[in-house]
Amino acid sequence: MTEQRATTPRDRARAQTLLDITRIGREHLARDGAATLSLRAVARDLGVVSSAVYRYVASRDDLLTLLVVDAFTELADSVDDAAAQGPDDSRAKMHRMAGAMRGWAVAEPARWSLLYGSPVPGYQAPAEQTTGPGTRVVTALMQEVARAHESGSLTVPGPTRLSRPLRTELRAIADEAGLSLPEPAVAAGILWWTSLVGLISAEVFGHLGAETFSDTKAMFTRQLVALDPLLGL
Amino acid sequence: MTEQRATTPRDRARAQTLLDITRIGREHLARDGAATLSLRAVARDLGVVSSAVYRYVASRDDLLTLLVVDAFTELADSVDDAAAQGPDDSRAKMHRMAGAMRGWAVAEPARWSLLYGSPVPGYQAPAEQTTGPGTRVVTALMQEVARAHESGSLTVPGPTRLSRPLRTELRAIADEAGLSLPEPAVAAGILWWTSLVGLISAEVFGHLGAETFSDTKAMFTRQLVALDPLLGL
DNA sequence: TGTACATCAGTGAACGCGCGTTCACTGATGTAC
DNA sequence: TGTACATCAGTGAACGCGCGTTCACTGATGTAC
Repeated sequence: MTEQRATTPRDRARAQTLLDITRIGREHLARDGAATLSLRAVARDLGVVSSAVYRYVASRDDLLTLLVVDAFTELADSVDDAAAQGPDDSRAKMHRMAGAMRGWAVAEPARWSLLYGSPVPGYQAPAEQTTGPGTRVVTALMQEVARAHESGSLTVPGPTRLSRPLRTELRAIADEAGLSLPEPAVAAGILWWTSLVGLISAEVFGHLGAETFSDTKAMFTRQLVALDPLLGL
Repeated sequence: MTEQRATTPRDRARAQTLLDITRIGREHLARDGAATLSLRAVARDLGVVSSAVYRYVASRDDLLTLLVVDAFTELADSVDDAAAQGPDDSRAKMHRMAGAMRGWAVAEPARWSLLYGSPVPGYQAPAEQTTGPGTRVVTALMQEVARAHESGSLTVPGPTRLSRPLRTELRAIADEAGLSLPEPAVAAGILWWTSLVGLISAEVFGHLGAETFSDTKAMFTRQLVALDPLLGL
């Protein structure tokens, strides 16, 4: 009973330091990118000798994992917020969620890169820790697709013939996420999601040239509308 | 006159060494990614002392630029090849070109990352050298869009109302590439291109989980077909 | 054709740097009696 | 409430590593006369 409440000053200091490490890691990520993230540099900013960080984090890779989870969580939270605020119409909701994704990515380009950019050399995210937070956004969006499908406001267009194995795999994805969606709709949802990530990455990574569009947000909104047909929205 | 033909053994050796450096750089890129690419490691594989590489390349960044140009060129060549082989139908041609992009990306994931992944920390590609090769593929695809538009086999769907500044910027892009395309079609082409890059990156970077789809090529082909409506193909 | 000089690829040593990680330690904080 | 002991955050030195880049050099190749 009292074990739960036994939060000593030491405990609190420890929790605070872990938060500080995460914050400083975030800052370094934003400044220099994941590939060059360094435990020693974090320790320096924390005002502590480099070996001290090992009291909180097992290794550099462990710190990276911490930051991956942190970023996935913050992104998913902001998408959930956007979903909750505003009219309940599926299409509008999905657009808000997509807009929140883009907003977060533009505000946090280096962290977006960590999640959806090229893999960090020599680092493999441990699935047990990152899969949960990492699938929150896509799951939330697919759930919205399922809601739209149930309410009849979504008609998946195009070819619906699917090879057996592909159908099986799509079914597995839907079942794992608890979605009552026909396979072609799952495929359409994935295509929509993938395109969306592509749009955002193109802007964040500057694929179209840095100075091509002045109002990138308006461009994004327009593109989002243009993607609606993929879902038959 | 004879100046052109004055190719001495030394000249030839130099050209060969430069090719070797590029090849070794490519291999390192494939193995470890761009962020950790090292001049010293390249020198080691070349069987030469590290300072010797400076006879061929001004700096590490210069080597990266060399590899960026090399990768863009190889990718664009393979897309051009795909365009040239097969029926002249616009839709089929564009699908072949997209397929060639994916094929190259899957075969060369690290080089794809270098071109379309997150930026390399501390490295800024010099526009004078990379813009040309870097825009070859998107230009070739947009030219095909223009051809399809001229022949009437393409009808851009969706909203065609564009803000003034956006319209101006789209016009500028088309003019720069010498395309006779209305602005909404340019926007649709860019959306299609961006989605395509997103599809390929999702596969190469493993965004959907490594073991989700067994036949990723079939999945890609299906998705490509599903993207046709974006262009009204 | 032969010789003197210029060019230039590659050497080897050195510079100063930052990195991840280990380890024995000290001193403050927390706990059991 | 006071004391003895256990826990644990942080220190400081050290390990071995690889990196980019500079510089004076040597010796082979190329060129001009």
